[in-house]
Amino acid sequence: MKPITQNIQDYLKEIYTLTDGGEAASTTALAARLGIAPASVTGMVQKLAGGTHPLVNYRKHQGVTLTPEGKRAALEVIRHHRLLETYLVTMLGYSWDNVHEEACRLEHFISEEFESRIAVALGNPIRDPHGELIPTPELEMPSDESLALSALRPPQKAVIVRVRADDSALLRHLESLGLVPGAKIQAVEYSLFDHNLRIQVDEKLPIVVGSAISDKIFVVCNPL
Amino acid sequence: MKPITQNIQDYLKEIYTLTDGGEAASTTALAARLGIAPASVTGMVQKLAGGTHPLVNYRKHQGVTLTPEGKRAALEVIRHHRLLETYLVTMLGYSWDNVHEEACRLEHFISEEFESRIAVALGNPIRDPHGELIPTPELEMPSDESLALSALRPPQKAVIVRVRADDSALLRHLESLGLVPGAKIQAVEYSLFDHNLRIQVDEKLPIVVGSAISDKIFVVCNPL
DNA sequence: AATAAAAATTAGGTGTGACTAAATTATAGT
DNA sequence: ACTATAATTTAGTCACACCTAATTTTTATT
Ligand SMILES: [Mn+2]
Ligand SMILES: [Mn+2]
Ligand SMILES: [Mn+2]
Ligand SMILES: [Mn+2]
Repeated sequence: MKPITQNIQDYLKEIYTLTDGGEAASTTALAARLGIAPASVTGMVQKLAGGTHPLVNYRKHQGVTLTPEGKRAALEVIRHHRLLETYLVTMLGYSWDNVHEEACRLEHFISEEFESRIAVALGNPIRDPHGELIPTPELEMPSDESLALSALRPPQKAVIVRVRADDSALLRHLESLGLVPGAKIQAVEYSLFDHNLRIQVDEKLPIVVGSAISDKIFVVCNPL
Repeated sequence: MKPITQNIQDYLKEIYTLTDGGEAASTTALAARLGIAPASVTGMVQKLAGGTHPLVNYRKHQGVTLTPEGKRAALEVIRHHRLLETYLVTMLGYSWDNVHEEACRLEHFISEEFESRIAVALGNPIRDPHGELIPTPELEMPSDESLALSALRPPQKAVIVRVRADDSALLRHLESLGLVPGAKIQAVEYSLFDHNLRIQVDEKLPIVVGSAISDKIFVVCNPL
């Protein structure tokens, strides 16, 4: 029962997101996400894969995946992160482009009591300010049937539920375009060549977005 | 400009409280407060006293005091701690005997923005839930003219402004006796021999407190 | 002033988590 | 199949902040 340090939590969190698509996470990808040298990742990953209750599965040159134990630990931190972001925006007036850093620090240090109290204060929310799903107290990740805005075709209509971005500048840009969770979208025109999509946001004048943006926005077509 | 780590912050905070009475803090006293070995303290203190901008003044066998730089850093952490305790109690429903640990962890990781936002949300409070003074945003410690309850003599009257205790069990005990900030006290009887003081709290039936308790409670005699 | 006790420091060592440089293994193009 | 490139691992270091054991310095007692 060795302790799960802040560092290890950050590793697990990144492994979780990198393996979300089903594939093992490569050393290099992890190193890039964590901002450290690949060699350092190899060393840490070997440690995490050892012992009696390994947090990750790892075979040389084959990449890393989470064990059930590791996944639980990752979801715990992700729940902290997303609840914190929600709390900072809703209760303390942070802007949505400014919460990530604060949440990423505090997520490692709040107690279960703190987690539970802010969850109650917020009414046990399911999504954070960016629409990311918040794992339940039992650490289940809710399922999400949204699709990328880039898959929308005229004349489909949809509602934004999620924006996948941590970057401040991008978030501010999206907000200025009205591309925030809850916004109503209608696809107006699609260009096969550059994958640009012309959309109408909340019945305003149409705007054109490239795939760098439309890949990061997720919508549901027939919301209840 | 080497970074002030969490560990260093805890050292500075303890040195601040130990040197509050004017005397230098001894290695042993610091070690006891921090729960580490005296030899470790010596090592750290030597480091803190070195470099171009030392955080402490230190001469072998003479104890430690804070430099102006070190004092600033200590007050910054103390402000964080006390604002956090106040926020946890006022906004999140923590009980006053349960906030210390959470605040002592988070104090090292909140940003200046977080500090400022909770201060505003609380209306820039001057005292934390135990009545401890909160350093100003400019890191000045307000002055406190309170005196120990143990110095009160019949038939003096006073109001509790501060309770000096981090220990949960003691705090719960004090609360059960009504000995909380704001309570009105009248000294009824004093025993020279065992220093017991019989007091009336908020016009209830008198109780007797020993000096272990009355030394930790601070009052003002003529509140405005 | 001598000496016993207490306080503080030095010496040597540990685990964590990073680094760089060098070596190895895998992948892709010809 | 061969080879160049890219990905990954190994080897060797380092800073941090702690530890125990041994030594030195201070202080208190007689
Ligand atoms: Mn985030
Ligand atoms: Mn983090
Ligand atoms: Mn406290
Ligand atoms: Mn602390």
